[in-house]
Amino acid sequence: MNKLITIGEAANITGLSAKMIRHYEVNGLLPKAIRSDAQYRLYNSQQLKLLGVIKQAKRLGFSLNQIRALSNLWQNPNRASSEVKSLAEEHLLEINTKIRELKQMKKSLQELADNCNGDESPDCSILDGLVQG
Amino acid sequence: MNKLITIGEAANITGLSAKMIRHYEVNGLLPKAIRSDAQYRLYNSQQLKLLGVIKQAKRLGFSLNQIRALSNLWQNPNRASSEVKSLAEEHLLEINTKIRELKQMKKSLQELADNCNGDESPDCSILDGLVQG
DNA sequence: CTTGACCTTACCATGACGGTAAGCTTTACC
DNA sequence: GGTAAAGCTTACCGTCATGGTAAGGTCAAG
Repeated sequence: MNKLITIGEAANITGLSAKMIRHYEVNGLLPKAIRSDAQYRLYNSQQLKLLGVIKQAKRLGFSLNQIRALSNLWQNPNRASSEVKSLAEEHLLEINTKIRELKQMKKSLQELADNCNGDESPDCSILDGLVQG
Repeated sequence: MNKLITIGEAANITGLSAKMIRHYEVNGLLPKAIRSDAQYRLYNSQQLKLLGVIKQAKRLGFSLNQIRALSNLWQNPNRASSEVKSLAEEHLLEINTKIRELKQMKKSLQELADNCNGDESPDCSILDGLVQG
C-alpha cells in the first residue's frame, strides 16, 4: 500500500493537468512533492486527496489565493472551522456580486438586441444604444 | 468647432484611462489617432464618440475582440444590423452561461457553508465536502 | 526660465493557465 | 540488448485586459 504515483497519473485521477499541479506547487498551494532518483515528482494517497480538494475548490470558483488558504487550513489539524467558513462566505459575496453584474448586463443588452431588426439595413438600435449610455 | 483634444482629456470625458485608449489603438479597436507636431495623439468629436461606444460596450461585458468587431461595424455605414445583432446574441449566450455556472457554484457553496458551524473546532463540513466531490 | 503637469515609448507584473522546446528517464516491444 | 514511444524535467513565450514604472520630450503658468 501507500503507493506513490507520478504527476501524470495524479493528473489523470484528479482531472487537473500536470502543468496545473506543478503550478500549484510552485505557488504554495501544495507542499513540495518528494522526488524519485530521476527527479520525478511522486504523490502518495494523502497528497492525491489534497489535489482532489483543490480540484473541487476550483469547481466552486475559488481563486488560487483562496485555495492556498483553504489548502493550508485543510492540512492544519488545529484550524478553526470559522476560518474556513469566512473564506467561503467571502467567496459567496464575490459570486453574488458577479451574478448581479451579469444580470444587469444581460438586461441592458437584451433590451438593445430586442429592438434591433437584424436585417440588411445599417440602422441598428444596439449601436445607437451604445452612444452616450 | 471640430476641436481636437489630447488623450488625457479624452480619457477624462469617456471614463477610460489613457493607457486603455492607447492599448485599444494598438489592438485595432480604434483607427490610428492623428498626431500633433510633438507626436501627441489628437481626437476629434467623432473619435470621442467612438471611445464612448467602446466604453459602453465594455460596460456590457464585451471582450476586446468583440468590441473590435463592433467598432468596425460602427464605422462602416454599409453594415447590416444582422451582424451587430449576432454579435450581441453571441455575447448574451456567454452571459447566460456564466450566470448558470455562478448560480450552480453559489448553490453548492451555500449548502456547504450552511452546514459549517464556524466555531473554534477543526471539524468543518466545507472541507469535508471538498473531498471527493 | 523653471516647475509641474502632460505626453511618448518600452518594459514588467498580474491570474491562471496552455503551448512548445530541449533534454533526460522509463516503459514496451522486438 | 537495442530502439522507439511515452512520460518526466525546466525554461520560456503567449493569452486577456489592465496597471505600474521608468526615462525622456513637451507644454502652460508663474
